[in-house]
Amino acid sequence: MDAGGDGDGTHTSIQFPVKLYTTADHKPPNEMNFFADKKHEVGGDDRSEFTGNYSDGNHNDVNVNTGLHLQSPNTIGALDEGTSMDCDDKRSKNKLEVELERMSIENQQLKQELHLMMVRLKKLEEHEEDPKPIKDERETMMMPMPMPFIDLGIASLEEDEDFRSPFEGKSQISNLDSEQVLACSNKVPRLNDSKNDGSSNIDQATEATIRKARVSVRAKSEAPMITDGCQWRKYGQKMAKGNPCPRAYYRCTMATGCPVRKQVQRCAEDKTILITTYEGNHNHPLPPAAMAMSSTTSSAARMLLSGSMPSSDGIINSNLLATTLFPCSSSMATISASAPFPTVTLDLTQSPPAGQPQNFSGQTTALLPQIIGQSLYNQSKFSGLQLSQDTAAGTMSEIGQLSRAGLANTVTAITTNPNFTAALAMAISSIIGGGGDGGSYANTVVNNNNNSNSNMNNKDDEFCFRQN
DNA sequence: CGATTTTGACCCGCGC
DNA sequence: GCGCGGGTCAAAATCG
Repeated sequence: MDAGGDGDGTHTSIQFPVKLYTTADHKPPNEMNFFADKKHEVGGDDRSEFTGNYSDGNHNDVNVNTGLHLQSPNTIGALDEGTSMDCDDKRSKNKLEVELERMSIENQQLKQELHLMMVRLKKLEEHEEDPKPIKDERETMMMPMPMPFIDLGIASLEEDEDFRSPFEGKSQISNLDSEQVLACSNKVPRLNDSKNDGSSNIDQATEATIRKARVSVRAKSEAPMITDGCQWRKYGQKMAKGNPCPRAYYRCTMATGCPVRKQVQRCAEDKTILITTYEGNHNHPLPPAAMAMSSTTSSAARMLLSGSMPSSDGIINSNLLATTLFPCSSSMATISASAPFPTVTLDLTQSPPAGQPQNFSGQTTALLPQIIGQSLYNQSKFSGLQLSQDTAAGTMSEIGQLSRAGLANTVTAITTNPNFTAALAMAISSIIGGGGDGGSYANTVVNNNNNSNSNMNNKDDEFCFRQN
């Protein structure tokens, strides 16, 4: 399993030699500042004639230092005229010209990239002018325990307006106002959003891919199927090539027409490892016990496609989940965009790193679905914030151009963002700590899990939630 | 008797 | 066009 994103030669991030922070900002360079005081007024809207020089009175903070001795074509010409035409130096002169031409092209590319970044900066500053959404986002981010099922339920209900869940009317959705629902919904902007008319095709494709994106969970278990809180009906079984163990196909039966499917198969190399692959979004509210796993699949898939677009080699960032979910581990999650559909693999079979408390690892194993679900939920909301800011002005093409760099930015932003760190810490402490509201949440999950899922009695299942 | 599982047949996409 | 493999369907069998 390849989880070493940086060491495998497939790292696709771009390091811009453009300095966006100066020492005058007094901010660490790795901290993404979404909410800075608005003190730098970006000039007119028309930046198409941007020349790369923002070092005027209004942009002292944007110290554009490419680290290169950039040469414009005019400069090249002046250099050319001032150069001696000595025939003995012709070869070296040609070499110099090629180098200058290369630097000139590089200069143009850097200008374009800088222009895009300035556009994004301007949008972020414009976003500050309407502080309410940001406030809501912050409040939502710090809500004790937002229920991640909202994404799954609402998203699918919007997609299928004819569907009326049997849970409707009793749903917890009704307890939230629409603003909270929108804030909690870690979705990419809707297709029919008037602000996104220019990017509907890309959005549509993304949505379709998200529906097809898969999350695979590897876990050691003697049980035939992991307990995830949903009700499943087996509809097929096939012998897969290269594996003596049959692959079983299940579909969700908690609501008629629920498109969620899962495949269960034992690993050919180690038959104690159970590989469960989830696909699709539920079109109905889920019991708390099922939310974690379902939000894991949905959020992971969404994050996979919103925060990190596939690279050309099919491997995106195998460390993204691992480093954000489990900073102490580097081999628990793999993201692959190889055909046919992008897949997030959560490997829960790894032993805890040396030095990690054993009791913590045991609890982590038992509570992983909750931790993963909550963490990915918060995380995807954060990356969703970035995405929504960009897509609000119909700049999906810009995202595409910046996707490679955006991946690195997203990773940095997620891992360094204090909100995410706090949310992750809160999610873990609320589940494991057992104190205060978080403890009651954990107990609720345990109780619901015990009461639901009558046909899955996997006592030795590692996914069974255990009371402390 | 309804719900669920089993299992062979069928469909479809993909590579050659 | 053909074969292969993955995924799904649906009738029969089984279960509670």
